[in-house]
Amino acid sequence: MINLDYKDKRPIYEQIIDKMKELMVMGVIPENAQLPSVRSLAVELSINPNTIQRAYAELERQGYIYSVKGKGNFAADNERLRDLKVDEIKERLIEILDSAKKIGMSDDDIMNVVKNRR
Amino acid sequence: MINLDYKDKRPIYEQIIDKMKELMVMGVIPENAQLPSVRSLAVELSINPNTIQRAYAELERQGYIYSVKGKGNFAADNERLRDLKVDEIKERLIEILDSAKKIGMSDDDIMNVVKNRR
DNA sequence: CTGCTGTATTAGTATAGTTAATACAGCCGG
DNA sequence: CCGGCTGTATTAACTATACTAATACAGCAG
Repeated sequence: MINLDYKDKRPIYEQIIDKMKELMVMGVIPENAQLPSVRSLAVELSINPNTIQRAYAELERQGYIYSVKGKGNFAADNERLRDLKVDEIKERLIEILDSAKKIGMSDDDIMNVVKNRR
Repeated sequence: MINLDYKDKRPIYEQIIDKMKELMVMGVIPENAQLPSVRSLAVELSINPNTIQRAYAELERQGYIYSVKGKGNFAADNERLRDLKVDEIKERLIEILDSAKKIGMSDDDIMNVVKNRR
């Protein structure tokens, strides 16, 4: 379900966070479905349970999942998931637009990248 | 010339790299002008000269500056600087467009963010 | 020659990521 | 009710990276 990339310099827990977000937003993990337990995922990935817990705690903080003690961690509603992810992307996009504006890249320059890519 | 942000979790040398790029691309440091020396900038920022050197080494590796032993570090040509920076921004932009595509954000969604922001 | 420049090396410190071990509490099926 | 699953918390230790520190060497210019 998840593949870690040890060449990546980003922390493992961040990789897990991003991958889980993707799996949920893509619908691979349906809304309100149970995520792998902290311990089982730790075994599967051959890493420490604490690292998984850290990732899950952050996912809950951001609203992507909800935790029920004694039962497990569950994906939020579809609508919620999508809204959160769209907002994230918009934020990143705006950051870049600011950088572009700063060095005087024209709207056309930006639009062309968008159009040619899609 | 440069302000460090110790609240920022990014390494100091990265902040210096970005700030220097900006100063050069914006023309605050004109093409072929000499950058502050490793030692003087270290004193000015109250950090270790090694950290400056690391930033400068990376800037040279990326083509933003060129170093002359015994003389100093100098900004690359304007055209070069701009091309490098534009490529950087395009790359980041493409990454985001991929993320957006992955979750099925429409072209219009993207375009609207671009238009409303500028 | 003196004083600036860049460059390199080696060692030490501090912090963040990660592991490890353990404990406690809630849910559920037999 | 009990055993085994779940999440959550705590404390200690290890490791890698960022950063500091001290020092040395080499080139350029007045």
